[in-house]
Amino acid sequence: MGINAVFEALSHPVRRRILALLKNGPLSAGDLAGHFDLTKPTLSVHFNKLKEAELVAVERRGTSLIYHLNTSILEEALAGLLSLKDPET
Amino acid sequence: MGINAVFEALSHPVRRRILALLKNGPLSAGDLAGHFDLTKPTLSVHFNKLKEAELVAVERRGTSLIYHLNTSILEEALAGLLSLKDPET
DNA sequence: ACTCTAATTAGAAGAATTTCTAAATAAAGG
DNA sequence: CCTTTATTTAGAAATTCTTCTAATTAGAGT
Repeated sequence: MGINAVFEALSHPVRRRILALLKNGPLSAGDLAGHFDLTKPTLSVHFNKLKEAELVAVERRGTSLIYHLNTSILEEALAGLLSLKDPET
Repeated sequence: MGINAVFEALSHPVRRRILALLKNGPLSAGDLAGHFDLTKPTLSVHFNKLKEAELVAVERRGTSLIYHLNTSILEEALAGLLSLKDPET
């Protein structure tokens, strides 16, 4: 869905916090959920929005799902913000 | 309201387009509204969200309200995104 | 004061978001 | 194959968002 989905995904503090947690390395859905006072199904919905925006990628290891940060899409968002600032673009 | 309001404001394509229009210089509410297939009251709501996030500032000139881009808050959003990327922060 | 132009606020309808509980899926191990 | 662990999907309630039309406010000019 492109840049729209990216900014939409970035609009919720829980999702930004998930990305911040992932910047130090991949984490499982359960490990991520442990950082929030929210149920696992709720977190699952947030994971989905991040996945739709391709801000994260998932890999299954055994019964666990491991989430990875996709920095290239974060850079796309950065470029989008920069373009709002620079008169020359 | 801080960084939350900023990312929330950035989440809608119409509002990002408004910022893009303002990057070349201030524009009145009416001039901005002319770029969209939406009613003026609808645009007014979008202006308000941008104002709450302090992404824009308003100045009255006669009967017109002139909207200005506030680049320093855009830079705050940029810094917020960068911090999601860099493992050292 | 009246009128015109510019823009906002109020109120309401419809859609989307966020969150929960309960049920379902998927892989691993005995 | 049954159980356990990890996580998701389904369905529903509460809230927020987006948009409209109608009414209001604000300033300028006559």
